[in-house]
Amino acid sequence: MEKHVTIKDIAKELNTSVSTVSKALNEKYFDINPETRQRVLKAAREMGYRPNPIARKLQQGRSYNIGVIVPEFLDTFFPEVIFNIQKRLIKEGYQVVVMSSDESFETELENLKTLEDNMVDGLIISLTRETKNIDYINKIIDRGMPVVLFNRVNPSIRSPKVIFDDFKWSHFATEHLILQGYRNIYHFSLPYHLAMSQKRIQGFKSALKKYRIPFTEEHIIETGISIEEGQEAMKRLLDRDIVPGAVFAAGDKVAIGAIKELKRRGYKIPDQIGVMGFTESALAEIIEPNLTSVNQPTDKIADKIVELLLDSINDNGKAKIGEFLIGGTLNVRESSRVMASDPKRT
Amino acid sequence: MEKHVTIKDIAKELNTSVSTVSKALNEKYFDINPETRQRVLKAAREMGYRPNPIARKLQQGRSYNIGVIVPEFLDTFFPEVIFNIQKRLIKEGYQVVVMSSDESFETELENLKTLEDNMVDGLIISLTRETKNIDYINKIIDRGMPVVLFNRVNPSIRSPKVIFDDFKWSHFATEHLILQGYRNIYHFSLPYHLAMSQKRIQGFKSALKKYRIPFTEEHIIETGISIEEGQEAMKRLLDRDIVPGAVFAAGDKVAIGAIKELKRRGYKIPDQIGVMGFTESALAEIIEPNLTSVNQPTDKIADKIVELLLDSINDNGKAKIGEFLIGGTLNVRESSRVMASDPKRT
DNA sequence: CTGTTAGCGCTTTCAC
DNA sequence: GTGAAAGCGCTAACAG
Repeated sequence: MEKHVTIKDIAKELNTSVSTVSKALNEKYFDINPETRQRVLKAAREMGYRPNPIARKLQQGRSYNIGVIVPEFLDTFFPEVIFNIQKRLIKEGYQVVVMSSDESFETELENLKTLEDNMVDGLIISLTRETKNIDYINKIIDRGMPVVLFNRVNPSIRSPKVIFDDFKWSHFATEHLILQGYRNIYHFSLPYHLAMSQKRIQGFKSALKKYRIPFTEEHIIETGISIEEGQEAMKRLLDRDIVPGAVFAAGDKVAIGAIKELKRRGYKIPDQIGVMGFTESALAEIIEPNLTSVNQPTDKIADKIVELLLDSINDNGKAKIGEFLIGGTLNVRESSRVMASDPKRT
Repeated sequence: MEKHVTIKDIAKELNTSVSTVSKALNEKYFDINPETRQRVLKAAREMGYRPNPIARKLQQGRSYNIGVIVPEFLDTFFPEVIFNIQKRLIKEGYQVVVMSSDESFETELENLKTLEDNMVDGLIISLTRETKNIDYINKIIDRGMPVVLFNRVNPSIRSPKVIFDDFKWSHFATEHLILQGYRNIYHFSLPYHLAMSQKRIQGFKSALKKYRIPFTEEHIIETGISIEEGQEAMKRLLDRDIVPGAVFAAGDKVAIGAIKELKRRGYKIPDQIGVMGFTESALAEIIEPNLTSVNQPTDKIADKIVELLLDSINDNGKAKIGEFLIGGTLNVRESSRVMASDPKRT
């Protein structure tokens, strides 16, 4: 098992000092004889030298690693965002380290500590479903760690936050259903305590209001995030002999659950009932009828996250606290298509 | 910005030495006055001390971090496996660091180096589609790093490998179609150069042989891994006026593409044509008709990976080089169900 | 331009 | 039972 080559070894080999070797190896020093530098570089190459980032981290408190903490990555949304974040950060010379909290606040806290202790240069976080206590994150931020939140955020955290413009696109989504002629629209919400659920509910209401469509709180139903939960909610509604004119689900999976139940009972989509999803996934084009949904552009989200994080790293704490809204696309498909009008909105 | 508390700070506070503090903090030392230990522990707690893993790593060359490198995580398979790996390793006191290679050999190599340099205690790897040169991985292994490969493996790598029993389950899958009465079965293969593709092809052939069903190489068609590629392949076949009795696709997405095209042209599944997938995904229960597929148990795969890795870490290099086969489940659904017989196989 | 030295935070001999 | 000192690999003053 060959020992790892260190600058000391190179120094010995070349009968010079470690500091000379170190300087020769580091681009930024110019007070060094070009010849010496070449000799060192050559020796380093030949001896198979590779710098030890651990030692460097210990010395500089800087790692060129960025930590990413997400609540889960079984769904496609987070992997896609991470993928795009990684793509961009690698270009900037950073390495991305991903940890999943598995929707557990406790795990999230551990991940946070691990990454902080490992001296990542910045942190990109999407909170778990459970996260209510945000003291620790704020503490990290106060200690000077650049942090950017996205998607699942908490307004009280003192960092920039990148979120989808849920209000606006929920409004658009609802408006689309209205313009297609649907009435008596039900909104299947994600769990209420998520900030995004509330925004989507408001967008839903706002569109109804705009078109002066009467509305009762009964039209909003709290569901979960899975296909099963969507199907369950639809079932409960139909069992009460309530047949919606349309269902606007705050998540594609919930929408798919609803479609399954509607189909099972023989309802015709989109003719009798319209269905709309949100946060488009690959599933939208597989379910029949294909699901109309709002697409969240993971590339744009990643772009903004990376931009804000690099700003924060370079400006050294002058992070712009606040929300940065990202817009999406309404992809109209069969599940809501009554008339050929109402063009794709971007 | 409060400075990070170190053992030095504690020592100063308590008018003692760093070595005493270090020993008090480390369970394994017994030559220390219990009282002193308590005082140290108390001070550490009060001062908010947290050990610096970087320093520890530098000192011990051990990190309690495990690196995981996967080719992608946009599909559900890898995220699920990672999720399960993480779940198990956390219990053992390890932290899991995930990196994606994005199907690029170059990125894979970088990831490999980053993780090695960061002194992870072990590496779990699934190769990219491109990876042909495995010298570097073997070098790492020879340097003593515990490595376990899974799913996308290369037989020449000197490490344990956890793979799905592609041959056997491909055989079963094909057999199921045969027993359902289908003949003239076409196999839509994944890219040929993947080891698993070859295994699945062999399994396919083996089942045909068992039932003495005539076979020509024409019945095996190389496709890709996407829905589009599956649809494209189906289209090309039908355009040549070849109508299969059944299609056994080596991936669910390919199978779904095939179904789409068949439906578009009005063929009835499963009555006219049977369809079978592989590596079941959530999509199987969304496409209509629901897709019969072979499920790969990501939990069992993760179990085996973790078991082998821990073995390798503890036994210190006495790793069992070789392939460990994991079995699956054949989930029969509508796309291949002609008769009610042929029970679920496990 | 080069070398000596101290130090990042921690563990681990080895004296006392 | 405790502490002084060396060292993990590297960088950064500072002298020369």
